Amino acid sequence: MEEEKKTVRAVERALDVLLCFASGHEWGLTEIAGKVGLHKSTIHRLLATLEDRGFVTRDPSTEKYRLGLSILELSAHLSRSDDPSVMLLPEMERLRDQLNETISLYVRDRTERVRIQAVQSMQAIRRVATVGARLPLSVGASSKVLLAFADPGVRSAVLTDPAWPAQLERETFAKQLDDILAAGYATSFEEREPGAAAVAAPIFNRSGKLVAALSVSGPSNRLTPDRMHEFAPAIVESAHRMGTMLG
Amino acid sequence: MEEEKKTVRAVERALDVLLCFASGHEWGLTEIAGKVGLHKSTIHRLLATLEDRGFVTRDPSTEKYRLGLSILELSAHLSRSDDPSVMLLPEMERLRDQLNETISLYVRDRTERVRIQAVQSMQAIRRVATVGARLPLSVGASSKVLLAFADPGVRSAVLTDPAWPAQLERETFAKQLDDILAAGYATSFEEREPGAAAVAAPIFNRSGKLVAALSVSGPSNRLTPDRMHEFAPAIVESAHRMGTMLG
DNA sequence: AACAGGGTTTCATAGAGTGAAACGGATTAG
DNA sequence: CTAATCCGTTTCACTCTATGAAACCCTGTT
Repeated sequence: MEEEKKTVRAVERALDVLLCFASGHEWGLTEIAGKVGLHKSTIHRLLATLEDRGFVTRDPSTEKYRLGLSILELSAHLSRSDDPSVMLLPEMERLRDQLNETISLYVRDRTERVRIQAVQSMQAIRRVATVGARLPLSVGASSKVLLAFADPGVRSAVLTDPAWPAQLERETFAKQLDDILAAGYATSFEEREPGAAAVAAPIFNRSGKLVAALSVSGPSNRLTPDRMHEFAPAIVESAHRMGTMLG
Repeated sequence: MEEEKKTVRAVERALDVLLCFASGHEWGLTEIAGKVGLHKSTIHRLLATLEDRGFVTRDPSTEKYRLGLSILELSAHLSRSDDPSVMLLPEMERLRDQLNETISLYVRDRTERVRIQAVQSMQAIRRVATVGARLPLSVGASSKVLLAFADPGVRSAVLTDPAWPAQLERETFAKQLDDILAAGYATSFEEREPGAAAVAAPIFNRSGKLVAALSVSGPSNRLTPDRMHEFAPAIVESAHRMGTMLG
């Protein structure tokens, strides 16, 4: 029962402070203290440290804290030439031009998914997708792909996670995942966001391991259920082609 | 003499570990220990903490450490709509199209400068500029702009900083800055990198405060000294227009 | 087998991080 | 004009936590 974590508490807290900036770009000291549940003086010290190393800055006018230039510096070193998010970009652009809808690339991170790459549709009404967004694994076409095609161990671990939404009937959800496994792709219609729909297909690397989900998303009046099933083969094929590019 | 820093040592060290990834995207534990000068066990604990919060990951194949998805997530929240690096992008693109060379935007950060935005020339031979790069304030056209037009306090503080290169004659450098102050822009010819040249102009916000340097850079055979002085008025004007967009 | 080079674990100890409380400086209320 | 808030900052005594030396465990090499 005793969690044996060999981590450094002060560092954990500092990183939690940083992660506050994943929701909203500007916070005051007291606000942050409230969010992470620590005393003002502790946060003050942590923020001073983060500021010293350039991870946060204070806005001169508002006196509030923001992310600093070190984050920018590090983010420049995130993608390397052999990184999927860069390697797959040309194929994503090709698919975008073919279907004229926004294309996203997701990976699973524990019990969530993260959009690691995106190219936007050129239409006036389009899905706008920001890279880096972190979304739940319980809703959306890509979520279902990332779970359906994952190792059985991963699937059950996620479904039994304490953070998993209780109102979601586990039985029927698992059934749905099996259907997706058989179909080879997943769709979602106004599931996570009203007015939006998406089709997603799995990307396996050459050793057959699930590495990402490729999704096409747009307004639900363009991406009708019928239309999505029409698109599906092109997406599955595109995802397959991407897979062959990966080790 | 006793530096009264109220920072948290463990956090400082963890951030230094993270900053290792500003040079090279993959490191082993022992390598990092060498870089930051701490014992393996300490680094091990810090890396475990960073990994737990998603700031680093281990590459499954090489077993080495990389930056994690939390950095991606945070970087998505760096630029807000009223952020200079976003607001000025259209004008930077316009200037790029006019001059057909790479355009960069720099801000000063203590005794260095950081490239916070860039748009690349479309020519086959071009200056490639990565956003987030951190460069010395002692060389390059934008460096000289950032120093020449800064508050006198800032200028002298930087020039007397212990980290300032000793071989650089302070007197003549200060003289050069004054010339730039009079001219309204700066040039550099094969100063920092052989084969490269640049022109830079200051951007002041509406309250007259220096906020950034705008630079045009390219191969030195295209950007000859004569050519740069030809370009200068367009760059100064563009920088001025940008300034009026800022609070 | 012996060795080397990475990563992991253990443990006693010092000293570093912690939070309560008090302080200061704006801004707003009365 | 004073009182009352609301932030951020600073101080300080106590304890718990981070530390690094050393030992250990791999895997690959000589």
